[in-house]
Amino acid sequence: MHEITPMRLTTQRQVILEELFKVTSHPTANEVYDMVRKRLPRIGLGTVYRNLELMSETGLILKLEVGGTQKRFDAVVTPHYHVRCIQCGKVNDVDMPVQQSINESAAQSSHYLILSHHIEFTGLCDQCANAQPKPSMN
Amino acid sequence: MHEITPMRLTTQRQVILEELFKVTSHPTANEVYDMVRKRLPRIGLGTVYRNLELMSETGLILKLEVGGTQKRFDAVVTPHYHVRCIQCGKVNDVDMPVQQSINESAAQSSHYLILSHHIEFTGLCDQCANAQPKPSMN
DNA sequence: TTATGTGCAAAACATTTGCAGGAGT
DNA sequence: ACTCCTGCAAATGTTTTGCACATAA
Repeated sequence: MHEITPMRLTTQRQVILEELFKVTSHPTANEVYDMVRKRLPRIGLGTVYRNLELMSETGLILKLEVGGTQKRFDAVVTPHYHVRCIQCGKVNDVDMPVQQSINESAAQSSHYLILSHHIEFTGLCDQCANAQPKPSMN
Repeated sequence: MHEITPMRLTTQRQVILEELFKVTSHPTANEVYDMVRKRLPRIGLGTVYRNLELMSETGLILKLEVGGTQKRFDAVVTPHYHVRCIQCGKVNDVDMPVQQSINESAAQSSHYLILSHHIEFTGLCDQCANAQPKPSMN
């Protein structure tokens, strides 16, 4: 009845994916839109949203539901954790080993069927931490 | 010049706080609005947003930036982790010990000044896990 | 009394969606 | 050809904000 039709390889999809792979900055949909628009000026924001969503459903990319108001996207799909700067909102990877074992602790401490976990650290990035040390000002 | 004026104790604030303490469901701003409106029918949604924001800045309550489209609020401010059902979106606490030590791992694996972390588990809640094995229903 | 807080409505964002025309296979 | 996909714009959903009036301290 219904065959699984593979997703078509359109120019828009290629460019979105290429641009996402160029950066490590976990851009928002709108930032991806800006990047892609330099090469495809007529692309619509809706197309960017649709394709980022689609690619993250497929597992081709990762949709990050981290703090802040916008979702972010990551071309690196192997499990890893993130840090977010509470000052400027920037998000970076944390290259520490993924603790698979904590899924079991959570399974014992909840009534859920645990599938995965994500850790979001919060702190200050280089730049913001160095800009901070001015405690006394009015 | 500027003294720190304490936040005024208004009826709206009392009721918002009381209602939030009544539940363990991590309601969204709109859900809090519905709860509060039963007691204060003329309260505005803006007031609820303003006060939830204010109280979370003060540390009186917790603003959860978990997955999904809306922010959620929690009257329990002691650090703890959360699980979110990928099916129905419900959020619950996970009563496992908080791993303070992983902050150090993260500090070594990033250029950030790490302040804290939050773990969000994802899985299926009781009801959704039991509802799964039934592909045909209406 | 007076700075803060509230209700209301509009604005500001972020994201999704309907549709007519366009492009991949 | 025949879908699926895109651009555009409008709709939706969430949160913020401006302002005149109300109220806690």
